[in-house]
Amino acid sequence: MRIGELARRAGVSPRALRYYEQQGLISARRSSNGYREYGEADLRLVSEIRSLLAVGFTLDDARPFVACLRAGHDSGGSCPESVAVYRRKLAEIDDEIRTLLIRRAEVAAQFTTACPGCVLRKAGES
Amino acid sequence: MRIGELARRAGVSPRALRYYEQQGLISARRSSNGYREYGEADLRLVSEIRSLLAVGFTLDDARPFVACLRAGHDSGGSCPESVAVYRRKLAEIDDEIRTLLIRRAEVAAQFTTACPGCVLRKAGES
DNA sequence: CTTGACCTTGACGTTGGTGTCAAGGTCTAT
DNA sequence: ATAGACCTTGACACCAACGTCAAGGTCAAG
Repeated sequence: MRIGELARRAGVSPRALRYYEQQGLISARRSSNGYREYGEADLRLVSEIRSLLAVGFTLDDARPFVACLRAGHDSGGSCPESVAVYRRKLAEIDDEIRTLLIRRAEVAAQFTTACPGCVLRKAGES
Repeated sequence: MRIGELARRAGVSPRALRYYEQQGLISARRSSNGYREYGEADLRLVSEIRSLLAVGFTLDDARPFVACLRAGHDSGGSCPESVAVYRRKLAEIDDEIRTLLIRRAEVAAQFTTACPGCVLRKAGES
C-alpha cells in the first residue's frame, strides 16, 4: 500500500509517516516511480508508535518498541529495552505528578497570601 | 539603576528583562545615552513576575499581577483579574494532575499487557 | 588613549511533532 | 489531452522564554 492508504488506516497524516521515516522509526521500499510502498507489518509499527505517543512517549522513546516488533516479537513492549523505557516513563510521570502537587500547593499558598479571604469567595467579589 | 543591576538584584538576565519589556510587562525610562533606567518599583514588578513564573505561570498570566501592582495595590494578586488567573491556574493544574494520573494508569496497563510479569521483576530479567 | 565593563538593537537557535505551503512528477479515467 | 487524485522533496511556521552571538556605542579608571 502507498503512504495515503497507510495514513488513513493508521489514523495519521502522510506527513507524520514521512517524519517517522526521517527519524528512522519506519522504512519503506520504493516502487519504480519513487512512491513509498508499505506492507501490513508497517501498519503494526505505526499503530505501536501511535499508542505510545498517545500516552506521552516521544518518538525516541518509541524506538526500542519498534525494534522489538521488527525483531519478530509479537509485542513491542516485551524486549528488555522497552521494559526499561516503561519503567523510566512511569518514574517520569510520577515525578511530574509530584511536581504538580507541590506546585498546586505553592500556587494556593501564594493565592491566600496575596489575597486572604479571596479563596473562599466567588470570583468578582473581593 | 541600569539593567545589569536590576538583573543581578532580581536574579534574572538582562536579556529576560528586555524580553519582559518587549512583552509589555515592564517599562523603563531612558537616560540620555539610551540606557534603560529603572527604579525600586521595577524590582518589585520583576520579583512578582519571577515568583509567578516559578510556579508555572506564563508571562501572559503575569500581566494582571503587574497591572495590579502598578495600580498601587500592595499585592499583585489582590485584584479581581489576578484572582481569576489564580483560579484558572489552579483548575489547569488540577486538570494536568488528573491527566497524568490517567496516563500513568494507561502506561501501567500497556506495560502489563505487553509484558505480563515484567512489572514485578527487576530490569534486565524479562 | 586604551582597556574593559557596561549598554544598545537585531536576529537566529532551542524543543517535538507535525501543518502547510511550494513546485513539481505520476497515473487513472474520461 | 486534461482533470484531479495521488505522490515526491524541501522548507518555513508553530509555541515560550529566553541564550547567545554579532556589531557597535558609552563611560570611568588607569
